[in-house]
Amino acid sequence: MSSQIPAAAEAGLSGRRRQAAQNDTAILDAARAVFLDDPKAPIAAVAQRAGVGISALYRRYPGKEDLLRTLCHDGLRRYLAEAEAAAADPDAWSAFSTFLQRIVDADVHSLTVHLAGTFVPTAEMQRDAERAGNLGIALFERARAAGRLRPDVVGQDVGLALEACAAIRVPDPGRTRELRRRVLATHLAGLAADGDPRPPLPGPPPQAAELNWRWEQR
Amino acid sequence: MSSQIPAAAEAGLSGRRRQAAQNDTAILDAARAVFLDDPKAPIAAVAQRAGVGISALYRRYPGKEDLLRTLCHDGLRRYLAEAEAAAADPDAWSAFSTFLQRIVDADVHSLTVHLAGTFVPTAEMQRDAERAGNLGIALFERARAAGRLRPDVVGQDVGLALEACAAIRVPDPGRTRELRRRVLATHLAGLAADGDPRPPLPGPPPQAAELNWRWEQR
DNA sequence: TCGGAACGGAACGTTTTGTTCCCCTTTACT
DNA sequence: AGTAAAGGGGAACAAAACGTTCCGTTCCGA
Repeated sequence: MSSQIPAAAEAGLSGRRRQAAQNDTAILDAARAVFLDDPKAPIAAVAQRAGVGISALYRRYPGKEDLLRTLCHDGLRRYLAEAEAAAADPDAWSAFSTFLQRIVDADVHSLTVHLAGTFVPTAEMQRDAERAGNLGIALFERARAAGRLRPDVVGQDVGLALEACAAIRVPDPGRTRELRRRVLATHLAGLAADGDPRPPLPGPPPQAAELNWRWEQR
Repeated sequence: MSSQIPAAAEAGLSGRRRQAAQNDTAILDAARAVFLDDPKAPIAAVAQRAGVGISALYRRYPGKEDLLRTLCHDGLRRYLAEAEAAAADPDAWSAFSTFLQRIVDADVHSLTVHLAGTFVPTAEMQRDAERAGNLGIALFERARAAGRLRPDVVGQDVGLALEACAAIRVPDPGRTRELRRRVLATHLAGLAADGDPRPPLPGPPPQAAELNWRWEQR
């Protein structure tokens, strides 16, 4: 749930350098949280959430758009890593379903969905995005070839499922993940072939108070 | 897809009065479209979309917040109307499933989800919201009592499903509805009891280009 | 001891946005 | 016909929000 892909640094450094390396990830984490909550959030909100000043941001990124781009590309790379890891799973269905769960857990789809349009993507990002799409489709096709999916679903139905799961959000991140897994499980049960075994829905079921939090005044 | 609940007027009036009555609904429809797309949209965007000036807005609503509140309350009333209509359906499952489809079609859940927090709700709204919740739960309980739902789902799972469907959105409203119905059908198939008949997924399946529209530059 | 990296946060100029105001058109009524 | 008022368009205004810059300070590393 933290740090970007090159999560190598932070060790072997002392004093100020170490602090700076920690700030690197603190800023990215804060940006992720803030921009997921509100894609139009001001950049000062990111600094405040990260517990740093604004200078710390502008030292690292030339401007807001660069931060957004980095954040989104970072998410794309996670997606690729998960997809490639899942491709190594010998079982078609577990490759497919655990891949989806990982993506949902990492909130990667939210990232691209909410942030797309707020920056102009680099050529590399477009290539990565295309590759990510292909890898996802491949996982889907494998599950279908194994007869684990009902015949009238298509690869893009998976995209819809991810988009739907990404919409689930409650104030507590941990609880958000639990609820998303439940929604994903429901959706997967709907996509699965007739007669397939249906595992019980995961996690504590949602409660009324959890869905009405938006109405609390601020 | 148009006009608020008291859609009575507009007839029997002549000249300016009639035009004003039409503007009433034009403004509400525009506000719905605009604020669903961006809850933070400026009020001028509503006027432009409605094809009227800003004065036409401020003649009807004292301020932005009042417009938001009216819009949301309007959606709540639609929800109530649909729920009460569904309660009259003698078949438990069709009452439940067509109710959900109507709610999804009307985009009512998006309304409350996106707009909650942008205004302070009236006491009447809170009462209506509670009643709406109870009616929804009643429809759910009836379907469950009829044995049409798997035993480990709870009433609030329906709320999650609505929230998930509301997240589906493409530029074309008609296509959005088709895709949402497909997602809802998938979800319902996942919530339904084991062995229940599963109708085919509705609508033209999603295509790759439809889900990548966010990446097009502007 | 000293140069500079890292940083906090005030300051600045621009853009956005909610609201008001002025004036024109149309309608209803005498 | 004449008039008062309702309805409305859109410029104008003031306040807020925001991205970015800049200055002063601290503290590591040599």
